[in-house]
Amino acid sequence: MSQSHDHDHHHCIHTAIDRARSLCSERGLRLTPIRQRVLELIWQNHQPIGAYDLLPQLAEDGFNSAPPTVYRALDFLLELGVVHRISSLNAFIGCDHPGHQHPTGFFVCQGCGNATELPIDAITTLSDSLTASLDADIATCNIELSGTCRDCRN
Amino acid sequence: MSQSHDHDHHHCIHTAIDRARSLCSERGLRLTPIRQRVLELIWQNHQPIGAYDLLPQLAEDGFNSAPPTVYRALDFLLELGVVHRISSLNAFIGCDHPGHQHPTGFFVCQGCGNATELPIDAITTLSDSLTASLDADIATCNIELSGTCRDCRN
DNA sequence: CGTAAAATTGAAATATTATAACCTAAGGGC
DNA sequence: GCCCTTAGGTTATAATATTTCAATTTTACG
Repeated sequence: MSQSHDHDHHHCIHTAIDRARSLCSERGLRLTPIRQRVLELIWQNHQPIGAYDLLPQLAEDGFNSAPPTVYRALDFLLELGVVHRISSLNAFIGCDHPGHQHPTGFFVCQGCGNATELPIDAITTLSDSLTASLDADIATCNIELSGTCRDCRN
Repeated sequence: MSQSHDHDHHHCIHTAIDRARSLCSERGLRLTPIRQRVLELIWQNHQPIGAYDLLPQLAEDGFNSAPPTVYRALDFLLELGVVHRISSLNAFIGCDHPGHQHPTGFFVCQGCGNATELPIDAITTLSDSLTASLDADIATCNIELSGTCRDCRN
């Protein structure tokens, strides 16, 4: 759980839960205990986490712990727009600016494993420029970068 | 095997094999029968293909057919730079301009399944601009778009 | 050639990630 | 309360990928 950023991480978690809660109430959806716990676990740090790494942690908390349980919660959170899937890692990470489906971009450090979501404005611009050159209707855009972050380089 | 492009596909295959062959000889590597056959199968059309879809086709040709066989060939071809992996699909596709590791971008049509590799220049530009904004050493860049291509829209 | 080292392949087992199917229980509107 | 919809429990299985070790082929080189 190396935490390369120096910040108040409880704030991250709290904010994420709050946002999820208000999105749910806006949309008449339910942030059930399992769903909330999965979201908290995803936000325990800034590293993408795999579905099967969530299972034992849910079990510890006394929740049911079978693959469909966690995948259902993940699907819900993805749909709600508060979590993204990083497909090159088969792993999930919290969204910094949730609330709607949007083009995504991540940088994943091969050293510390932290994933940083790239500024949505920049990614949207890129997505739009790619779209313009394609003569196709673009439904999703996902960008995944890997390398070494500044902290790990030094 | 819907072939939405109207083109001489044998030319695609032939070119791909030729390039792989010359890359191998440049680098003192061997394009063995299995490797060549896997590359041909990947190039049988412009749709990404899964490792487990290659297996029975290899078996038909009398090749050994077990997961490690095909994954080893795929790893070799990826390393050689003549094939890319589309991680959102767990599938593989031939590279249009092979020979070195480079930032990649694909558009995958949800209708016909065809994948189009985006112009490497454009992708490199995007990758560079992202890199500049990140203060990190970027090792890989992969962009995956999905949507509906022009042919499928009509 | 002949042989040793390296690369490649064969084969069996298993790990990892994800979904299907079907049933039970809980929440919410009337 | 009753009904309907949503959510969760449970079992099984599908889909993707890797580990391990042995056997074979190729290559380098004396």
